[in-house]
Amino acid sequence: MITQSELAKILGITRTTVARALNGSKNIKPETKESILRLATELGYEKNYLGSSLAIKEKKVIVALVVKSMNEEYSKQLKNGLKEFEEEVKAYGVKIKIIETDISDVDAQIEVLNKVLEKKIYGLIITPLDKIKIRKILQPLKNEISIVSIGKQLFEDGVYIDSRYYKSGRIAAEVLGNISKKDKKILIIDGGDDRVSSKKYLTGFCEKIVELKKNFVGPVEIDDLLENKSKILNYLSNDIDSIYVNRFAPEIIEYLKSINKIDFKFVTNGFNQKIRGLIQSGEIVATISEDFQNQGYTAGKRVFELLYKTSLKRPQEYKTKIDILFKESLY
Amino acid sequence: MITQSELAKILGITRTTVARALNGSKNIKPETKESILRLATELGYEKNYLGSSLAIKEKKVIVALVVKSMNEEYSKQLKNGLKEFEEEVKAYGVKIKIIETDISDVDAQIEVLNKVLEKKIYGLIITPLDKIKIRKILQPLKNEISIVSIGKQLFEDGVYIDSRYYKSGRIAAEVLGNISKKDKKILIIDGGDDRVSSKKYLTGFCEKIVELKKNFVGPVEIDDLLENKSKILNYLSNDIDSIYVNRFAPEIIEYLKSINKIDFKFVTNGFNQKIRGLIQSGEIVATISEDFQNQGYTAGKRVFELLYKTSLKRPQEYKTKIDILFKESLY
DNA sequence: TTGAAAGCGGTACCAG
DNA sequence: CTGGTACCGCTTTCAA
Repeated sequence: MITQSELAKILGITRTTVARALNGSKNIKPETKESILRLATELGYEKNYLGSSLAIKEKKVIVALVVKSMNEEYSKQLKNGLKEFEEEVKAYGVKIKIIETDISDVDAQIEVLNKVLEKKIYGLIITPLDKIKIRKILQPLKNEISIVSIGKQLFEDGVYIDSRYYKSGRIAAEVLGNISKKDKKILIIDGGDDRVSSKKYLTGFCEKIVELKKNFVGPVEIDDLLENKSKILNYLSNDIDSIYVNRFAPEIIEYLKSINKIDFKFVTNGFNQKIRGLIQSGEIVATISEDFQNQGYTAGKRVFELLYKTSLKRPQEYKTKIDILFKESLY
Repeated sequence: MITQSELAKILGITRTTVARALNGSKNIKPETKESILRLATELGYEKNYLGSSLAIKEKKVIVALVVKSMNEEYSKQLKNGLKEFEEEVKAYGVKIKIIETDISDVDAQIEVLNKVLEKKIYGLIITPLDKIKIRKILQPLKNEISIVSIGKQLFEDGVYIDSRYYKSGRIAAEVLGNISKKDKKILIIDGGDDRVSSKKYLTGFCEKIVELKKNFVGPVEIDDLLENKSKILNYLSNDIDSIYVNRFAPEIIEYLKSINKIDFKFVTNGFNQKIRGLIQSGEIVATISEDFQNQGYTAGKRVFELLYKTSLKRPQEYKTKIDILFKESLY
C-alpha cells in the first residue's frame, strides 16, 4: 500500500505538498499538483481513510432528512438502519443527525434543508419530495457534501437508493397469482392514500397480474375506504378466492371477519405490527415488503464511502432488498 | 470518547501502563492493573480500533476454511462474500486467506487446519466437519485467535453463523402448501446426498407440511436417484398437483418433461444456475435458498469485530438470511 | 507556493 | 514493573 510520504520521497518534496495536491487545495503550483496526481494514479495510490479519520479531529455530522409517512414502521425502520450504521462507524467520529419532516409537507422539507445547510455538514441523506427545488439548492454544494438520495436520483452522477415499490407490487402479484386457483379470480382493492408507495405497489401488482393472464376484478377504488368498507361487498362475487390490497389490509380483514367473510387468501405489500399479527394468525398469507432497515444502513454506508472516497468505482444505484414474508419467515 | 491518555492522566501514570493493563500484559502489578481496569469500565472506555489498526503494522491474516460441496454455488457465493468484506477492510491491513477442502474429507480439513496453525494467524473462519477433533485443536488457541464457525457452534461462548437449512425447508413447505390445491397432494422426493444441507431441508419441509395438515405422499427415497428417475412414476397418482425435491430438482424436471409430464408445481431449496433457468422458464415456481454471500460477508465481519473487540456485547449466534425466490425476484 | 511540526489514539521497543 | 519515545498515515496550523 503506497503512502503519501512515499510519493513525496519519490518526487523529492514533502508530505505536506503531496497532501495538498491530493486534497485539492488551491495553494499549490499547478505543475507540482499535476506531477503529484500523475504519479499517484500511476502507482495506484489510495488514501488510507483510517489515517485521515484519525487526523480529522472534528465530529463529522451527517444529516438524514427522513420523511414521516402514515406508515410509522417505515421511518422507524429507516432510523434503526441509520443508527445501526452510526454505531458501526462511531470510532470515525461520525454523527448521524436524523430530522423528520412530514411526507405531505413539501415546503417544510425545503425549509429544514436550508436551515441545516447553514452549518457545515459532511454528508446528507434525503428522500427528496420536491426534486426540482432540492436539486437547485444542492447543486452548488454537491462537491463539498456527500449526498445520497432515497427513492429518486437527484443528479446524473448522484448516488441513490431505489425503494422498489413497483417491483414489490409485481412480486406480490406473482405470489398471489400462484396461490389463487386457476378458475378463480383475485379481487384487487386500491386502498391507496400515501403518495409515495401505494400507487406504485398497485401499478406493479396490476401489470404483473395482467402478464400472468390471471383473472381478476378491479382495481376497485373506494373513496375514503376506511369509512366505506361495506362497498367492498359489491365486488365479492363467488368466483373470487383471494384479495390483494395495497394499503389497509388489516382494517379490511377485520371488517370482513366481523361479517363472517373469512375464506379469502390475502396478500399485501408493506409491513407493520398489525400485518405481522395477521400473518401469524394465518389471516394474511404473505406480505412483500422492502427492507427499510437495510435501506437506512445502506444509505449511511454510501455517504460514508463518498466521504472517504474509499474506492473509486461504486455503483450509483442501490436497490433496497425486498422480503417475501410468510408465517415461517417471522421467527 | 475517552482515551488511554485520559485514563493515564487521571491516575497519574503513563499511557504505556494503561495500555498494558488494557491489553492483558503480564508485566504489570496486579493492583495497578486492577485500578486501571476499574476506572476504564467506570468511564466506559472503548478502544478506538482505528488507532490500534494503524499502530499494528503487521498484515493481519484471517484464514477461511471453506468446504467444497457438490453444490458449487455454495462455496462460490461464500467466497464472494468473504472477498467483499476483505475489500471493505483492506485499509486495516486485513488479508483473508481462503482454503478449500472437500466436504466429505473430514481428515483433510483437520490436516489443513493443523498446517495453517503453524504460522501466526489473527482469525479463523471454519465450517467444522469433525466438531470434536476441531474443538480439541482450537481449545487452547481460542483466546489468541478470533474464531467464527459456520453451521455448528464450536464453543459455549463461541460466535457462529447458523445456516438454517431446516428453516429453509419449513418455508418451502409453507410456500408450496399454499400453492397446492386443498384437495390435492404434494409429492415429496428425497433426492438427498449432501450430508450437510439436504437432510435438513427435508426434515424441515416434512415437519412443517405435517403441521399444516396438508396432504402429501412421501418422502420417497430412491436409491441412486439420478439413475432411477423412472421410479418416480410409481408415485405420481392423479391427486398429486405439486412436487417438492430437496436436491436434483433440475434433473427430475427434465426427466418428467421428456415423458411429457409437465403439469406439476415445483418448489425446491437451494440455488444454482440451472434452478435459476427453470424459475425463469416457469418450470419451478419458487426456491428457498440461504444467502451464502451474505453468510461469507457476515463471517468476515464477525472475526473482525472479535479481532478489535469493537464492542463488548454482540450476539453469539448469527442467522443466515433466507431468500424466497420467485421469478420476479430474479431481475 | 512550500515546508516543519504537532497531533489523532493507539502499539512496541528499549531502558531503568 | 513502569516510563520514554518513535511510529502508523493523514490533516492542520504556522512560518518562511
